[in-house]
Amino acid sequence: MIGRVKRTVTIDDVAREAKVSTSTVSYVLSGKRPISAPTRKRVEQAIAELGYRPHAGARALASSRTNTIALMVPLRVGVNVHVIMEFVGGVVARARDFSHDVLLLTQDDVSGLDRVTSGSIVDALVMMDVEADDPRVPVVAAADQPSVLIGLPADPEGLSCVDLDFEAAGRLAVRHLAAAGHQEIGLIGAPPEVMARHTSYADRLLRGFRTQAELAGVAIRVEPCEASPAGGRAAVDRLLAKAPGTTGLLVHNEGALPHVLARLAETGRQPDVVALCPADVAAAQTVPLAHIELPAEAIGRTAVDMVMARLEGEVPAETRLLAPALIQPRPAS
Amino acid sequence: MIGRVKRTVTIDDVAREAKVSTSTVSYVLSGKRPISAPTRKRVEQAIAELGYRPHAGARALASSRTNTIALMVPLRVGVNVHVIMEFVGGVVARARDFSHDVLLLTQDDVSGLDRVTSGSIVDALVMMDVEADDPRVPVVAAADQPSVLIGLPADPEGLSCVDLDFEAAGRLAVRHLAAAGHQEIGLIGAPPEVMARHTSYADRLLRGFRTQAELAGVAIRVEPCEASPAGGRAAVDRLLAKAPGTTGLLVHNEGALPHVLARLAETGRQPDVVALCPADVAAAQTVPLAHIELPAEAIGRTAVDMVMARLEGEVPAETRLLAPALIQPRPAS
DNA sequence: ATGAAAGCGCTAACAG
DNA sequence: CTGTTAGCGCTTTCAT
Repeated sequence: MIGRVKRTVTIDDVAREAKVSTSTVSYVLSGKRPISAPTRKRVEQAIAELGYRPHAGARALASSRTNTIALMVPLRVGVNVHVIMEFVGGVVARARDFSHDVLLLTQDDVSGLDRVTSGSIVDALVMMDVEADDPRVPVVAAADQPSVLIGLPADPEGLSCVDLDFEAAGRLAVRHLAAAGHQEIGLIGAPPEVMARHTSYADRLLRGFRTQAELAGVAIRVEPCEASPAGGRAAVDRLLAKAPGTTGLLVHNEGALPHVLARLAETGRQPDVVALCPADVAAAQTVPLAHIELPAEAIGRTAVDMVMARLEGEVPAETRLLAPALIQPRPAS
Repeated sequence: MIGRVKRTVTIDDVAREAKVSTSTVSYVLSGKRPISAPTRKRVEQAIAELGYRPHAGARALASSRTNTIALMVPLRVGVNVHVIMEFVGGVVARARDFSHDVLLLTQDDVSGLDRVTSGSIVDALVMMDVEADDPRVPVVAAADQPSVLIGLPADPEGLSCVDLDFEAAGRLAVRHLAAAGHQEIGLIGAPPEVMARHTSYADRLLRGFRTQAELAGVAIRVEPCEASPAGGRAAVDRLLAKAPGTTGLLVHNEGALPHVLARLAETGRQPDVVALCPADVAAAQTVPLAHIELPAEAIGRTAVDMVMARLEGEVPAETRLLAPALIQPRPAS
């Protein structure tokens, strides 16, 4: 013990301590070949005793696997802060299940894509908030490692995609409201910029909403909405001014939702409201609220599952659209 | 061109193409020794032509630097979603300025700390939302790489810390309200769980608030507050029930803020309100609002600056508490 | 079931 | 100012 200098423990130290070869240690770690029980036991003991940790870089160099996936997140603060957090949580948790870490990239960091698609930095990539005609898509499609997109670009170019089926959600909302007898319904949706960017989900929701409204023969009115208290109130006022007969409403704007509800209450109108949001956001409102669930965490987990599947075997790219579900509020007690 | 197989281009390929040695290529990349202009030019051209990207793992192995920092984030959805996002944005942006990437760790992932403090995975660690008596602090303090904490543990154990000076913020709020003539003031603060955990910032804010109130001779009432619409309303009601004479209020709860304001308006009382929150959150409210700014992004950037400084030279650990500033709303036009 | 040894791609002495 | 070369710590053939 005297004079022992603290040095990083390597696989060779472990091998020496366990009186086996380095390759044996490597194999008990990876499980890639059978090891006799006693040998395994000795190795494991040595590892524990020495507190051995494989060196990530060395591993990456030798195996060309980094055990890291990149996650590109829209870090600009916007409508969906809450949704984004849930989503990220899902990704990180699931990645850990596959012994992978998560490297955080921001949406606007274009050079991040280059760095990451160069190969040596991560094994795979998950990209949030894809727009209909997203310039990042071709870049990612040309990369070596598997990627999955959250959202649905116009042309996925052979990439995997996951998302809530927003189009079906739009239809579902209209069906629900029409069935309740409403003849004029409204949509209070994403902020104008998001609409203008043709962010995939906003477009798809709108399409479903329109299609079904036509089918059901109900009149609709669509209002973009800033994700602020004032924005929510203003959107309500605009909507009611232009379409005073509105009696049913779909709200897809987490940030504005409480204020939309508050403003509606003030006006004395009590239209039938359906929100499109995570369950806990719906539950947090002051009034019981029908909502179509936005399963952000589940989408995150699924994204990782898909990307891992592609990493393992030669599964083809696929698009998964999760079916929306409308949840009625629990009857007031 | 015929039969050319796509292989990763290495530093040797670049060296060959530029007719120099590998070390020269390495040195033009790192700038760690002088290179003649023509040589540098040839190398840079070769790099561009071949689309060369250094292999991160190889680099890490040879240099024992990963160019990655870990960021431990409270991913549970809570009061501060907005604040967290800003903070993370600051960290990622500043890290890029130092050519570093960010590895995302979640607060509850204890094994993540082990993995990361083992050394080979990241160069440094930034940890958010530190509690007064945080079990992670000793672990991190014992690690090899530099770390900085957001928050202020009871015993920093030689670690660097950054945060808003919440204690000063508490005092500032009281001074401001007392100067405006209020004799009874209230604090609507963090959710009960956060208070109970003794999350560093909540404790410090409270301490400053109490101290200054005593000094100024004003009566105070403190209410924890759930970060939901209902929670905000309930907190207002509780506060006014117990201390009906309250005419000044400090609100430190981003999620509940709009609903606190709404409820106050409903009750017809118009107490003087100061919010503790990021500037844009204050600006997003329906009414002009005095606020003490929570410079989340700046704190994030500072954290990275500090950790990088420690990575470079042998600077000692330090604690930086950013002075709070109270911003008056712009007079209504 | 286990070992020996050849790299993986890069950095940083050491030598001019 | 530039080149040679010995590792960094691990995985993975190829032997046995």
